[in-house]
Amino acid sequence: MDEVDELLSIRAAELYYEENKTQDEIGQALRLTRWKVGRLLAQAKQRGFIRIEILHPRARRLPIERRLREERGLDDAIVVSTAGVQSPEELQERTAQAAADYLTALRPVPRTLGVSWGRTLFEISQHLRNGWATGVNVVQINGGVSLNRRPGTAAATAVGIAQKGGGSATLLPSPAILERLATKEAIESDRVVAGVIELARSADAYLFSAGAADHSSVHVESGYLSPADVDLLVQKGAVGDVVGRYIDSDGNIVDPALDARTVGLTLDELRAAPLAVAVVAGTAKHAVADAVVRSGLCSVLVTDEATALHLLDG
Amino acid sequence: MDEVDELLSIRAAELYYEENKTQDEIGQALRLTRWKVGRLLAQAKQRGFIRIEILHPRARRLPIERRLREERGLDDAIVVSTAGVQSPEELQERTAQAAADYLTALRPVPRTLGVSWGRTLFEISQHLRNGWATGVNVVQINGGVSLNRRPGTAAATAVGIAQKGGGSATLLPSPAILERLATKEAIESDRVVAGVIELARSADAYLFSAGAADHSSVHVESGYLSPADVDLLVQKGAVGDVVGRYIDSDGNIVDPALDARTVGLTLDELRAAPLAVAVVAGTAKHAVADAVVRSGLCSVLVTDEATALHLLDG
DNA sequence: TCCCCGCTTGCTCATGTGAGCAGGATCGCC
DNA sequence: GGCGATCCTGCTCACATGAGCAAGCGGGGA
Repeated sequence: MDEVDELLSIRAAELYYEENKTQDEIGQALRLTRWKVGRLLAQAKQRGFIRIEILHPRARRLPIERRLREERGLDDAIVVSTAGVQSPEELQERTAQAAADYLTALRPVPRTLGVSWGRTLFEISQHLRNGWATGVNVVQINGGVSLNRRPGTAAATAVGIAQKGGGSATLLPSPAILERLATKEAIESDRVVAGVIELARSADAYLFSAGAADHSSVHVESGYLSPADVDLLVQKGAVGDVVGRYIDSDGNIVDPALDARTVGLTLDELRAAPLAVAVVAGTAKHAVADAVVRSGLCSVLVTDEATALHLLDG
Repeated sequence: MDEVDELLSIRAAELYYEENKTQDEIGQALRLTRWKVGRLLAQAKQRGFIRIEILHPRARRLPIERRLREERGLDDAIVVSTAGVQSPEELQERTAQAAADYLTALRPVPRTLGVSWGRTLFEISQHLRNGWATGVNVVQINGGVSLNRRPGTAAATAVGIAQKGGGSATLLPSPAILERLATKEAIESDRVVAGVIELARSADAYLFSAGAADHSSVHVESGYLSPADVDLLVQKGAVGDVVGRYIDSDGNIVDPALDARTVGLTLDELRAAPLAVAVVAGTAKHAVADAVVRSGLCSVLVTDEATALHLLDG
């Protein structure tokens, strides 16, 4: 395509997309046949001169979703558009909304749903509508009794999801991380706790998020880890956590000792699940998102466009 | 349109614009008739959910051009797209290119073209192609012998435009602004100078830019005005200059004494011209652009999208 | 110089799409 | 509850568009 044709294709595109002229009219204006105009428009599209964006909080990016499925081997992917997003909060909200939509449309409706907790999960629970499912049992899959601020967020999340889905919630009455291994083993051997974990293992589906390995983590906020602990984990290669377990960019446990003191499902149990839905969005979580997908921690990913492109193109 | 339809229209738009499905296929996927799909798509467009952009340095915004013509009474308007612009320089270049394109396509080809000088005009001269006209005579319409740096930019501009147009240039051998009124009057009564100005008055068309009233002005750079002079002009209400004459937001001369010492065509002579093409782009020039258009200094405006929207919507 | 190959052009035809219309559902109002 | 007005739906039809094809054009090699 020489320069003259390139310019003509731009003029044609202006008349076609901005002025709503027919290809025939454009042909008359530019002294071309209508077929030539059609070809110029096709070339303008093909060479990427025409960008069509869907501006809506609920808009998704289907081509990126397909690429994620095909190139990353995911069973499904939901990618929300970042077009018009003003703040990280808005992105987070769009993603939570999309996750809620995905759950609502999920067939067959899961009878037992294992969930983690955190800011993302809480927001998803808020975006779910009453009656999104009929009689879903929600089980907490990792410990979450908060040590200081925000008491009950973990519980509120699971209960909220369950109530709106016309079912009940089973909470895991245990801290996320214990200070001593012995305490953790004692708690896990408790009949109630063991029963909940057993129920969690039998869930039809899991819904969880991932946290970035930085000081804004819920583990720091909840008092399970100090900022210094996180720094140390980062030094060891941690990119973030999934259900409270810190992983490196290959999805391996960074600190086995710490991991042994963490209560809840193991990552391998998640990997073996037939349906594991990860919801991860935001620039800060690009690295964890990559680790989660690469190491097969989820079979379905709900994320934003920028994160998805990071996974696909580096 | 209720929320369900809104969501459906987004889903339909995704399938239509991103996946290239036919409305019929979308109907099958979403369990709608193809007519319903067509209506949903029409509504999505109408409600502004669909944005189509033409990404190309030469792309123009025809609807904005029309609005400028209709709402601002311009004979013609050329508005370059700002989509994908990275720097002010790039915007300036796109606009200069568009001005060069406009001149090239201008019919009838002007026999005598009056031009001002400055960064914008110089860039336009560089973007013109050899043979853009056949035998055009270029006349300088305002004084421009540079006092210090950049000697000859004014001359190079006029000569460049003339040479590429297969004609010759007539330069105005005078400074832009003189220190004393008497000197200015003496210069203007010089036979050569008077002859050039007379020729300038008889030009078929004028091409000029406008400068912002700030320290980056060519008048400061060329040594005709000190930064303090400019500050004073701004205090008096100046928003910028046209052919060396500083105007306020209504297009009135800000400092008649200074204006009397300025050599070249007057603003009223420009206003009376049948074809006066102003080329004004960039955020810094929004205010002057507004003054130029409001006070009828140009009949044709070449500008960028952002400036144009400023003119239209405030 | 001539010929061959490949690209472009203008076309036919099938399909996709928007305008306009009539019937029917829905809503508000009495 | 009855009635009218309004909106919505599914349709016909005319128009716009893209796929595919044959002829023409131009450039490069023998």
